[in-house]
Amino acid sequence: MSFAPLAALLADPTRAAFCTALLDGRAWTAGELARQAGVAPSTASEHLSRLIAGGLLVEERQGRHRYVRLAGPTVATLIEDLAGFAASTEGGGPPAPRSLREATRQSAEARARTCYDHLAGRLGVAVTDALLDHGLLTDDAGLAVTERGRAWLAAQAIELPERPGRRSGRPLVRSCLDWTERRSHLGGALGAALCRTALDRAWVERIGSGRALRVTADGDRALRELLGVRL
Amino acid sequence: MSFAPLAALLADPTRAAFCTALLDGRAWTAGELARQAGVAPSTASEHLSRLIAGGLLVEERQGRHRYVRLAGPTVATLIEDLAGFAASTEGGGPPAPRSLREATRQSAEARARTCYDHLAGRLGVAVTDALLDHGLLTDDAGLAVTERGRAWLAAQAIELPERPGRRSGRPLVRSCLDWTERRSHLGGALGAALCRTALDRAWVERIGSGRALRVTADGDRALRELLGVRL
DNA sequence: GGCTCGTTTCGGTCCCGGCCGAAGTGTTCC
DNA sequence: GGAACACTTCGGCCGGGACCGAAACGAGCC
Repeated sequence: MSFAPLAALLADPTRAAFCTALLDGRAWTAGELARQAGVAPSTASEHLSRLIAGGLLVEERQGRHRYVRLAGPTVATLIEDLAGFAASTEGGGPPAPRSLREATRQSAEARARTCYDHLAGRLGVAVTDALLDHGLLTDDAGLAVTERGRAWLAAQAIELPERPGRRSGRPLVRSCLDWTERRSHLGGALGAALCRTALDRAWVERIGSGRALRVTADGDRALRELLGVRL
Repeated sequence: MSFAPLAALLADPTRAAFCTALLDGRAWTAGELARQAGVAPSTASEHLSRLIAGGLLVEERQGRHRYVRLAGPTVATLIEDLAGFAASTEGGGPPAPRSLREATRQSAEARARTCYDHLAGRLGVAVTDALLDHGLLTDDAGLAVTERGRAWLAAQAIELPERPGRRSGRPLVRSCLDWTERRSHLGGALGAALCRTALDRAWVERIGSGRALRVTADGDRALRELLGVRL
């Protein structure tokens, strides 16, 4: 009935840190999250149980590991919206990096990263802009795929979900506010499909264990030839 | 940086009840909210101060009353998304197709809705423009009602508050910026009177419990005949 | 069987914050 | 001026929950 219990799950700094880390769309073990958030494993375990019980996370147990990830795109957008609003009111940009490691990570993430299951950072924004410039997407009356866009996607062998956005939950395209770029980029099922394609075809690859991505030489060429994106 | 403080604002049952009540887009007094939520006035006062400090609510002080309302459509959608997710996981809500519902609701709100206690959306802007076009309102040196306007209002039997604008808090007319239309529309006591009239005479009716309005067939005719408004 | 390691459960501490009532401030009405 | 009213501030009470360390559990490895 009330949304207070749900909000309470997100109201704790440690749990919020978990959710933020999980926004990269991958599964983390309980211990990784505990270390990343700076709490004891026992504390993390309790938090995870609550988040799972609340439907925000799902778990997969493998041997002695407990992998958790966000329960779905709905959760991801909820958290993004929350973070976006918080950033817009508290005015704070990204926190000042406290170490060289941190600064490196931040600049890598600002360049290219995953935002749950789609591309974000300057790469995500550039791709979105290019799609709009080429008339593959339109922003009249809300973001939408044009006919040319559908043809282009078919030509690139990028497959879309069968019946997107009709009664079944997920919108085909969604504008996702990026709180580092302060710009919108492409989310939704199409954003996810593009990201998947980019990873499958090795246009981008993950850097380390975080959400940061590196654009490969192949990817650089592909983006330039297909979309005129120059990074 | 983190969204935890924002979520904490929404994590208290009493504050959640406030936000839910305010989702109708109207302004409530602190006392009304306290009674509605079943807490002492002093408790409500503290909650409101926190919600306002957090940017979720804005206040308008009028005499000994403290009116609060949601800070804007962004807050409204944030709360609606939270409530929607909570309903979907806790099984309380109907398994309604959320995206379609959402799209329908949004387009309905863009068409016509209440903003505090007056009309907003395309309907509100259209009515305000019509009043200006017909010389019933003037925008020279601030919005004001003309003599013709007073006569017209009297002819329509639209009654204004007895002592409008004289030291007692509320101005007769007020320009209210519409976030979605990016246009000003008519607020203040007159805006409220018009909205009240429209509801009383069944020119518009609330859709469900939200802020969206539907223009009835009667309303469509009345608006066209009285103001030349064609939607 | 022992050992390590990731995770969980439990007991205990501590602090945050929601709540109220009483008193204080400012406004309106008579 | 005085009374009623809406709201606010303050002090004090109390419960929930975040946290940790110690110990238990269970999987994998030797």
